[in-house]
Order: sequence, then structure tokens, then C-alpha cells
Amino acid sequence: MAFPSPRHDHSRCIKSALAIADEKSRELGLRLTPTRRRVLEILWQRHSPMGAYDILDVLAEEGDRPAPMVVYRALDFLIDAGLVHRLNSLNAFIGCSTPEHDHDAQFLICQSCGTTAELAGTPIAKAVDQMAKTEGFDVRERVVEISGVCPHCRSAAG
Amino acid sequence: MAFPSPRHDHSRCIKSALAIADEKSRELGLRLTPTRRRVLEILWQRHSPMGAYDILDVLAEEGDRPAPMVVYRALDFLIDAGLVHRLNSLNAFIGCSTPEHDHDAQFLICQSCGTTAELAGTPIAKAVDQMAKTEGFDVRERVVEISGVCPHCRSAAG
DNA sequence: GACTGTTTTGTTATATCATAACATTTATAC
DNA sequence: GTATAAATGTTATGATATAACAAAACAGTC
Repeated sequence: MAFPSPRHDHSRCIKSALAIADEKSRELGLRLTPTRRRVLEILWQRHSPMGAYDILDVLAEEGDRPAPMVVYRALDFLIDAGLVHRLNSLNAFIGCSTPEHDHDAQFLICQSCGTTAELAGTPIAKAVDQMAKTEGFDVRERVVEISGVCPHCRSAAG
Repeated sequence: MAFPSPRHDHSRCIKSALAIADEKSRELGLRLTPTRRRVLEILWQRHSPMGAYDILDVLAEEGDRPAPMVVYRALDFLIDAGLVHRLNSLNAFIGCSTPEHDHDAQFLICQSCGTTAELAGTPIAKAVDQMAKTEGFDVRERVVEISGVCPHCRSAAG
């Protein structure tokens, strides 16, 4: 199951995500500067997407409020580096759960708790490619964002 | 092939779309008022998505420039009525090509000419449902927007 | 370790997309 | 024709995102 349990040890998620980001940056010569790393860390505080201005609010609590550009630039870097995904249907951002390798991701977004599961290599991607081939369409980017209710919220609702 | 040829008789698309909208509105008791109908007509001038403020610009050429609310309200109505779709990845809107029946749509968006094909009942939808079932996820809304290059632009590029 | 070109950051301003709130008008049902 | 609901007009504001340019930090080279 791709959905993290509400009771999982989340500190491990954070540590692991940052460790992988550090390693990937070192390997590829990317400059994961303090601001960039901090934005990634903020995103990893939860398994639900955050808006750029939400991130800004968190940064503001730590000192001077930076300009929005600061956050958007960090996000641009993190997205290019494959460490963060943008969720178009929410105008929001989330840490990539498998940044080790390139991939096209599909998302399941819980409308109740916000928890968002990232899936890769699903039959959805194959179906998209198949469809595109039929239509003679050259695929460059896939946006697959499915909203609904996650298993934990479903069982909580009875 | 879902992609309209650049040389198709587009006036027929417009006429047909509006006729269907009129009929659907009559059948369901929806009030397709002049502004709403005009917004739909503007969207149908092309097979590519338009932003709300693009629509506003067109309306402005016909007289006083309405407030943005006017356009957004018309779009809300048209979306609820199933006559228009919103493309999340572009913050833009496009006329629904099969408004006769409810459906989940998938979109192929050409990055070169903007032409956007709407597909329904594709294997993609099935793959999404299958995936969701595996994850125990209750699907409410699907956003599937694929960007790339359409067959016409591909052959034009050689 | 100074020079130089590149990358990153700081800062201000502004563009773009969307909705809240409330008054007024128009349509519909009885 | 009056009551109710629906739609429109209007003003203001909220939310998201980028342009442009100056200053500082960094990386490679001599």
C-alpha cells in the first residue's frame, strides 16, 4: 500500500528523504544550499502538499520573512533536481518519495486528510503511452492527479 | 484520431457545440443566459484552451469590459453543466466535446499549437480505477492532462 | 591567493489567476 | 402581482507566480 499509516514513524521519512537528497546532490554536483535544503525539509514535515506561501510562513517563523521569489526559486531547483513534485490541481508541492531514479509519477490525493501517495510505474503510465501512440501524439509530460478518500479516512468514516 | 485537422471546417464544430448546449440546457432546465452562452461560444472559437482573462479580453472588444467575476461565474456554471472543462495544468478552459453524457475526460495538449484533444472512456480511466482499488482509495475526481506534440505539428516539424 | 566567469541570493515591483461580499435586477412559481 | 430564488453588477481583495537587476558567494585557473 502506498498510503503511509497515520501512525508511522515519520521522523524516519524525513531523515531518509534528506539523506537521499544529500547523496543525490553530491553525486550529481548539485548545490543543495541551506535554503534549498530547508525548503525540502519543510515539505517533508508532512505527507501532504504545501503551497509556496505555506512554506514561506514556516520560514517566516524562523526569522525575517523572505520574499516569495526565495521560495519559488528553491522549489524550481528542487523540482529540476527531481526532489520535489508540483501538484497542478492544488497549486502545491510535495517531496518526491523516490528521487533516486527518474520517473513519471501519479498521485492519489486524499481530500479528507491531504495525505498524498506517489505511485510510479503503474499501469496508468502504460495506458497513457498506449493511448498517445494510438493518437500519434508525442508525450512530453504527464499530469495524473487523482483525488478521493484514502483508506485510513475511509475506515475512520466507517 | 481525436486531433482535429488544422484544415477541418471549424464553423461546424462551433454550431454543433452550441446546438447541443442549447438542447441540453432545455432538457435539464439549465439557464444558458446570454453571457454564459457567449462565453461558451468564445471558448469554441478554437480547439485550444483559453484563460479566463483571455475570454475577458474578447468580451471587452464587444463593449464595456466586464469584471473578472462575470467570466468566472459563467465558467463555473458551464463546468457544473458539463459544457466546459478546466485544465489544471494550464489554468485554462476548453469546451467539452461530448457534453451529451457525463464522463471523465483525459486530455492530450499540444505544446506547439495548443490544440487539445479530449478523450473519454480510454484505458487510462480503467487503469486509474484499477490502481485505486489496489490501494483502497475511493476515487472522486481524475485529473489526467498529457502534454506533448500533436500529430499535425509532428509532421510539420518533419 | 587574486582573477574571472558562473551561480546563487537579495530585493523591489508587478503580473496573473481567482474569490468574497453585498447590492440590485431579473426570472420563476404560486 | 407578490414572494422566492436565481442571476448579475460592482468593488475590493486574496492567492499564486514571475520579471528584472544589483550584490554576494562560489568554482576553476593561473
